[in-house]
Amino acid sequence: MQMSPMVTAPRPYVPTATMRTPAPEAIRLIGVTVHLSRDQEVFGEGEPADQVFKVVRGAVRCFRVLSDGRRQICDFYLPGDVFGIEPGQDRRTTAEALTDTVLVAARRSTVVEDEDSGTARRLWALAMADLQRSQDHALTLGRRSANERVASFLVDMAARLGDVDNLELPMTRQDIADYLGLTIETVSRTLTHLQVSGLIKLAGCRSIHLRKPRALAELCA
Amino acid sequence: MQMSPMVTAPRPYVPTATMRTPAPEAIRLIGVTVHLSRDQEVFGEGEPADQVFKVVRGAVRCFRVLSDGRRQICDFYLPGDVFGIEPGQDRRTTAEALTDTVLVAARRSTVVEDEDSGTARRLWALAMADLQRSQDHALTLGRRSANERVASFLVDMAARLGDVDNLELPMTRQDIADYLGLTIETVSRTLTHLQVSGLIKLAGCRSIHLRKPRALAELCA
DNA sequence: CGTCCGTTTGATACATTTCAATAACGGTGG
DNA sequence: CCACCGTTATTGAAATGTATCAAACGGACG
Repeated sequence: MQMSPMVTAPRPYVPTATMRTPAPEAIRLIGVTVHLSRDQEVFGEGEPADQVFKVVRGAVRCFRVLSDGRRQICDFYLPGDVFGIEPGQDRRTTAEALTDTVLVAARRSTVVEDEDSGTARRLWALAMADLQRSQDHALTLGRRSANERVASFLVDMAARLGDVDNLELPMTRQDIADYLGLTIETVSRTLTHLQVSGLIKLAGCRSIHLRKPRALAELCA
Repeated sequence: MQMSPMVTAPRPYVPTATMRTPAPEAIRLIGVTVHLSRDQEVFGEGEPADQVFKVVRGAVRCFRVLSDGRRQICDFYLPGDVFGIEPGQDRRTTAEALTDTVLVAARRSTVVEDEDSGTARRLWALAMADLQRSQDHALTLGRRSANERVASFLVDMAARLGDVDNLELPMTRQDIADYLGLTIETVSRTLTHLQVSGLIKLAGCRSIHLRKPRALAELCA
């Protein structure tokens, strides 16, 4: 549960165009470019949700914490992903940079009210993608074993990072644990177990090679 | 994991107006009224998602299942709730009636494309409510103990059923277990434990009286 | 070269599951 | 109305997976 330093204040709406096009779903965001270093907060729970963000480089975690500090990471956001769309007026999660990260920040209203351009429709798609991922996540947290959780995490990350077999994870073991509802020790043990089984190869703790992606996917049940 | 019988086929778009107004968020749905009996399927995973539903009476569970039959209930829907809004074209969950249930079924397009009436905005609100609940659910599944899960379930249900202290649950212990990521035995044990602690009073397994709602809420952490 | 932070590994504790048996409930038919 | 049956819920004892506590390891960096 790391506490978050200050943000490199994203002043709203200095028109600095930026765009990326990794997927057909890709959304073009017009806004300020923001640079964050490791563990810096993008926004905090309870703050007004007036902006949405797109990851250009690096990665972000969104999470909630219980009163006693237990943390649940809702999702990670990788380059190309848009995050920060909220159900209501206020932030329900805290967002922090996993590593040195570059974002584009756009006014929420800019995106939402622009109905004719089809941006609102894309925003809907993005929000629905969050919902879909959250429901998948609930299935994992509620019904999968530690082995299955770690395996599905690896498979999911591989797909999101561009269907590669060589993962360069932007997050620590603690982040993975807090995403999967496990402890750091269990994550570590499970990874070494997967390595011993020949399914993966660990090369430095941020770098994981998927030897048998097929078998790994089957492990997810 | 009960298998689902046939639906009382909801023929689309026989204009039978129905409405209820439990919350300010309430949405008016124009469509057919559908009657379902216990365990009947409303829709199944993989089917095209061309309708949305509103619960008039009874209750509904939406769930996903792993290949080996493990089931995770994503959410319960109670009178006044709208469900069946999907991220994509197809159903990602299966929906079944918990008890004898009455629904209103409306064409999805009816609701989505009616932009000017503000219905699209309400649909957004509903979808976002699902997202919010799903994220809360993930926090519960990932980071709360069995005690905390059951307590928060009771508190949540009390709030949704109209902030009452006397719950008439429409679901079985198995449903609760599959919602909370526990076994039926653990749910049962936890409830009797809560009863022994004086926090609740069980009166027939569907009926639960909350003796100390405050203490119960604090138990959720 | 030593320190620091994150990770791995080990031994033990514990919460929850699993397996098994009993009890309570709800519906049905006599 | 009561007895019976199948289903659902409760309770118990043992097994197990994951957490907890504790120590050693490793790489990054000054």
